[in-house]
Amino acid sequence: MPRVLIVEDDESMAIALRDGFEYEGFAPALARDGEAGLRQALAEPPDLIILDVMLPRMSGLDVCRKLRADGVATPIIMLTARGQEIDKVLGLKMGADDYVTKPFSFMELMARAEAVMRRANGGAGAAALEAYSFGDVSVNFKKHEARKGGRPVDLSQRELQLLKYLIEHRGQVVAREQLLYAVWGYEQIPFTRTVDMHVAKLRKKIEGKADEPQFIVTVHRVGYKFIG
Amino acid sequence: MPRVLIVEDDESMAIALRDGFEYEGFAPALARDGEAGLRQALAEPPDLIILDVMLPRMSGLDVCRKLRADGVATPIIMLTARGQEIDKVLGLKMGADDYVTKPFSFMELMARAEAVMRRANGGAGAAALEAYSFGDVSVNFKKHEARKGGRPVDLSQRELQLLKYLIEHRGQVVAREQLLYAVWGYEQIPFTRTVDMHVAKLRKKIEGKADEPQFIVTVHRVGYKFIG
DNA sequence: TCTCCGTTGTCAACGGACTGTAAAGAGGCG
DNA sequence: CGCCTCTTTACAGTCCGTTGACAACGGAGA
Repeated sequence: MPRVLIVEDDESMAIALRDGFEYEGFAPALARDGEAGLRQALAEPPDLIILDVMLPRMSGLDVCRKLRADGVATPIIMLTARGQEIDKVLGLKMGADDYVTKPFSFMELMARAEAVMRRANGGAGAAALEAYSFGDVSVNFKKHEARKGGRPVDLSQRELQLLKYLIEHRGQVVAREQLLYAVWGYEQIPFTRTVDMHVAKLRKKIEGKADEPQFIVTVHRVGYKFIG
Repeated sequence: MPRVLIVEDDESMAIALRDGFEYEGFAPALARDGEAGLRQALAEPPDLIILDVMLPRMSGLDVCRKLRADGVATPIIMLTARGQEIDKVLGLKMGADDYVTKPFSFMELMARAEAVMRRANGGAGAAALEAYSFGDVSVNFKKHEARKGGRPVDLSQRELQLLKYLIEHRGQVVAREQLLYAVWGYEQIPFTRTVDMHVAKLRKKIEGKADEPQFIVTVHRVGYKFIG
């Protein structure tokens, strides 16, 4: 279970984040000011740090810089209030991996959290999903290959990424919006049917009967869910 | 326990609100005029502020604006008398999250309070109920799945939301009006049988005998109550 | 106990919202 | 230019939420 350190002084925001991460299967720890956050992060580096910019005792920017100076490589996401947008550049310069502007949806934060953690593990830990099989389908993401019943199936880049994300979240309902964040990298979510389109294509290629999907099922008014 | 600051000069109204919030599990604090309210809110920002518009020493609108100017992000609900409806727009412009016109039912205020607090927490906060079991039924809200006696049961989005709200308030009687606020997001409550309809559907799907409900019981002339 | 009226349960039908999918448009790359 | 993939558009089909009607029920008062 990945551990996340949340450094945030606003009580209700801190609670909300803690609950949210807990809900998503993280082990959250809280710190209420910059110094405490720094101490905790150094004592036992977590897998992810959520860092408010405005903090008592020591600003998030300083915490971030000191952590990096001490060789802590844990991914860091900064929380900034609107109007502190200038901090973006500064924050990234200080060594943050991403930043989110308040107010934000928890889903957005989560998608970014997944992204920075994946990036961080990209070189070393190889936490990325390499291959997966379900039904008569097998996919090798590393080699960019897929087979159904032994026969090779051509999947485009997007189709593969989409399938991978769905598989990585198998059993869970994934919202279209979430997919647009995670697979497409959209920041502003426009209204679009792109996701549906690609799901349809995927189904045609990997489902036995595309009109009775067995693996990628629709959850009306919510999104899609991978079963397998 | 969430903290609420009630800024209200009318003695009996203030007492009523304090008692009501206390009953609902809040830790209430009172302020009798605008300046006191502002001071208290700045000294120790609560999780929710109830702010009368007409106040001695400093109007609710001014309090609201100053709070926002000082970076206080706590959700604010304004209380306005009928005929001050013009304040609605003004209040929202000043940074209030919602407003309620006197006279109002406490239930209405409570429902709006829950709504703005949930919004402020980015949807993550109090709504962290992931799964729940009762009788031979198990529901996983995260996976959007339900089972009765091991068999999958199809629940629509609304049905699931309704069930979730009832379970989160298990043991309490929940009025139809309250459900329309919380589950449907209605602001103006029209006369409608929609809630009853959905309760009936839910009962058919999760109760053993739909005509002898065991889990979702009717409280005549009041609403519904979940037992489990 | 019986009656009456307001409240709740339930059915069927309508309509709107959501989804599936084909086909055209847009852009990149050799 | 031609091929490929991704995106948008358009339309049809499906799902589900809502409504109105009526039956059944509950509680209060005679």
